[in-house]
Amino acid sequence: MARRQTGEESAYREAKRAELLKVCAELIARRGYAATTVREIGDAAGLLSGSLYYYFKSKEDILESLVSGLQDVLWARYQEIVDSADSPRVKLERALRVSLEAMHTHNDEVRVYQNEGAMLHLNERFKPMAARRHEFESMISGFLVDGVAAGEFRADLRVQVAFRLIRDSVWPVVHWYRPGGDVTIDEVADEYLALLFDGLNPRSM
Amino acid sequence: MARRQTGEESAYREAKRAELLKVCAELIARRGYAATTVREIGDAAGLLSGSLYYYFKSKEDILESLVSGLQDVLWARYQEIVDSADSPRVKLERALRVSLEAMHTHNDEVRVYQNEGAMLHLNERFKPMAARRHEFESMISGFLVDGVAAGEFRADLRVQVAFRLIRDSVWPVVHWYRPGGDVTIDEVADEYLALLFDGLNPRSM
DNA sequence: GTCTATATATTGATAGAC
DNA sequence: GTCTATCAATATATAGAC
Repeated sequence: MARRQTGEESAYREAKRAELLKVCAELIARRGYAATTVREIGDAAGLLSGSLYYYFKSKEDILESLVSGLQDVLWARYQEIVDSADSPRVKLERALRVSLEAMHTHNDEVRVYQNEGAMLHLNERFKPMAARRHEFESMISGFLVDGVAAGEFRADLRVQVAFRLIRDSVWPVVHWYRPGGDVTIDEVADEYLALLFDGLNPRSM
Repeated sequence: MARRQTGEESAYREAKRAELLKVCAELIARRGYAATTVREIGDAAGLLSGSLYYYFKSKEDILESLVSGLQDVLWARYQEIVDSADSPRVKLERALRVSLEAMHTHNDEVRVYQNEGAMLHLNERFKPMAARRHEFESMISGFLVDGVAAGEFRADLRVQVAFRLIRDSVWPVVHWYRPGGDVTIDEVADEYLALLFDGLNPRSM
C-alpha cells in the first residue's frame, strides 16, 4: 500500500496539471505566448508564479504540452480517416470536419496552435510539432491527387495551391468561431465545404 | 535660408526613419512584435538601441507606423475600386488582387499586419487600425450582396460566412508567398480566384 | 545624430521555509 | 504542494556627453 501512495499523488498531480493547462490555454490563446507572463498564469490559476514550476519545468514546457496534446488527439482522428475505405472527396470532407470540430471542443488549444505557428518553426525544441504540420499537408494533398485521378475534382487542379487555400481557409475559422455563439460549428462546416466544392458562382451558368 | 535648414534636416530624418522602418518590418515580421527587442532592431540597423528613440517615441510607435503606413496605401486603392463603375464580381476580383499584390510589394508589412492582429485589437492605442479591418469587411460584404442581387453569385450565398472564407483564404497567403519565388503573385491570384469562383468540383457535372 | 551610461521595471526561474 | 524571498538576465526608455 505504501507503493500505491506514490501513484495516487502522481494522479493528483496529473489532474491539477491538466487543470492548469486549461488556464494556460485560455491566457496564451488570448494574449499570445510571448506576451503572457508566468505571473499572469499564476494569478489566473490562484497560485504564485513560483508554484507553477512544481508542475512545469519551464514556460516552453507549457506551450509544448498544449500543442502536442492537441496534436495527439487530432492526428489520431486523421489516421482513422486515412485508413478508411471512403472516397478521396469524402476523406477530405471528413478531415476538414474533424479540424473544424476541434475548434469547438478545443478552442483555446487550436488558437494557440494557430497563433504560435511561427514560434513552432523558429524554436528548435518545437521541431517535432512543426513536422506534424507537414504530415497534414501530405494527407490533404494526397486526398486532392487521388480525387483528381478519380474524377471527383477538376482535372486542372493545381494541388499545391489548392491545398494552401483549403488549409488557410479552414484553420483561421478558430479566430472568429466562438463555442456557444449564434452559429454552430456544423453550420460553418456545411457552408465552408459547399463553397470549397462549388465556389461563389451560380450553379446553373 | 536658415528656415530651410529645418526642413532639410527633417527630410533626412524622415528618409532615415523610413529606412529604419524597413529593418523593423523585416525583424518583426520574422520574429513577432513581442519577441523582437529594440536592441535587436538597433543591431540590425547598425545603431545602438538608445539611438532609435531619436526616430521613434516608443516600440509601439514603430508598430503603429508600420501598420498604418500599409493601410494608407491599401485603403486608397480599395477606395478607387469602390468608386469605379465595375460590376460587383469584378470589384471583388480587383480588391483581392490588390490585397495579394501588397504581399509582393509590401511583404514584411503585410506579415506584421497579419501576425499582430490580436495585439491590434487588445491595445487601446491601435483601435483606429483595428477599425479599418471592419471597413474591409463592409466593402467585401457589399460586393457579395450586390453580386447576389445582380445574379453574379449564388442566390443562397450566406454572405457573412462567405466573407470570412474569402478573407481567411486570401490574407494568409502572405505566410507562404515569397517575392522572387517560383510562383508569381499573379499566378497565385489566378488560381485562388478560380477556386473561389468555381470550387474544386469538375466543371461539367 | 549617435554614443555612453544607466534608471527602472519586469522577466523566467530557483532555493528553502512551512 | 504552496509560499516567501530573491537571483540573474533582460526589457524599454532616458539623460547628457560628444
